[in-house]
Amino acid sequence: MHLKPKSSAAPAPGDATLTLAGFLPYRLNVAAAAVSEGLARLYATRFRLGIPEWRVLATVGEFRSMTATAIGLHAHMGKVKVSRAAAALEGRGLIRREPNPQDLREAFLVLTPDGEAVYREIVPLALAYARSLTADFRPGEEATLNRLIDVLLRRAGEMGGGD
Amino acid sequence: MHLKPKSSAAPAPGDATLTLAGFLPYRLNVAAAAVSEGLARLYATRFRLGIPEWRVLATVGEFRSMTATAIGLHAHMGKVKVSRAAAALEGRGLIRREPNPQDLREAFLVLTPDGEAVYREIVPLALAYARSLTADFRPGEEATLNRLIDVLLRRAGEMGGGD
DNA sequence: CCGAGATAGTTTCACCTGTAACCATATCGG
DNA sequence: CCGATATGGTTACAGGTGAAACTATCTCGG
Repeated sequence: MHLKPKSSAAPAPGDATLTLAGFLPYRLNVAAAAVSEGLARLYATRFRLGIPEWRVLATVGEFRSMTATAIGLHAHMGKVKVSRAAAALEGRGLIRREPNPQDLREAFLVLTPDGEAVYREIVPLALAYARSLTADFRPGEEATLNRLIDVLLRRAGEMGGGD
Repeated sequence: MHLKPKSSAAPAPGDATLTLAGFLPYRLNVAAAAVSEGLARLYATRFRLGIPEWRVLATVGEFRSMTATAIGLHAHMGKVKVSRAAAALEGRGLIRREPNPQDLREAFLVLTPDGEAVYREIVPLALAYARSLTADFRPGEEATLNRLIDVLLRRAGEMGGGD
């Protein structure tokens, strides 16, 4: 790479420069982390739940009954994480396993009455949190954000697929 | 919690329901993870760099010379992570420490010639990746996304501050 | 000049996570 | 019916991570 040595401090006139603070992947991560952290505080302090447990609880609550693999697929978690989160929730009596007689390898996870109570208590908090996040948005902006996130997801997925 | 037992399957007519797939914090995390993963593949395979190393490299490359604490502040990393990433980069000869004679506790990190070479090679790849992520955006949408991310960051920060 | 904090950075420890190995059951071809 | 292969789920292991403890230096009040 035979470049004439730049004597001054100007940041590479020929090359494009990268400012981390304006770099989309970085910005996305920071925003997601900040939002997650705030949400996690909600159920961590009040319900002693971690993020994986919350995701499993939310998914089971949403679908009433689901196998671990399906939960992982839906909630973007590896089966190991689902397994551990489910074990923790079962240990605390929040979910129950219903073995599938048609296929003894799998079991459907369902909320226990205790689990349902916790679920009904958390959901409004979570929804309120999400609403307050976008409280300063103007009409239509939340829909726009969701659309753009979908575009990003699709693009990122396509690029990853070329493995 | 004296609720009349719901006999049917309809998902709680009184309560608001939560669909994970439409829940903003979840969606943000999934998108950020997908984008990060794609980007990480770039420098992981080609340069054997992890995300923390990349962030430190990018920050030092951008500011020419910076202390570990300042890097952590700028790149949203704890000082532990910065310390380890810097040690790794130093071990591979990509950065160098210049102790500050005015304050022997700190040292400025700067790129070595090798580090600069890697930096100049990565930056265009990273920029191309970011550009291709938003390739399907329509004019103005990227600016909108950035603005909305800033709003989310501010809101999440404010809510966290009430500790 | 000295001792009580504050600050930069590293190390320790306990925990979380993913990959890979593993066990049980199911399926499918012969 | 049986062995090979696939699939659901758990366990073992190795690496990354943050909170807290620690070291070294600096600053400030007396």
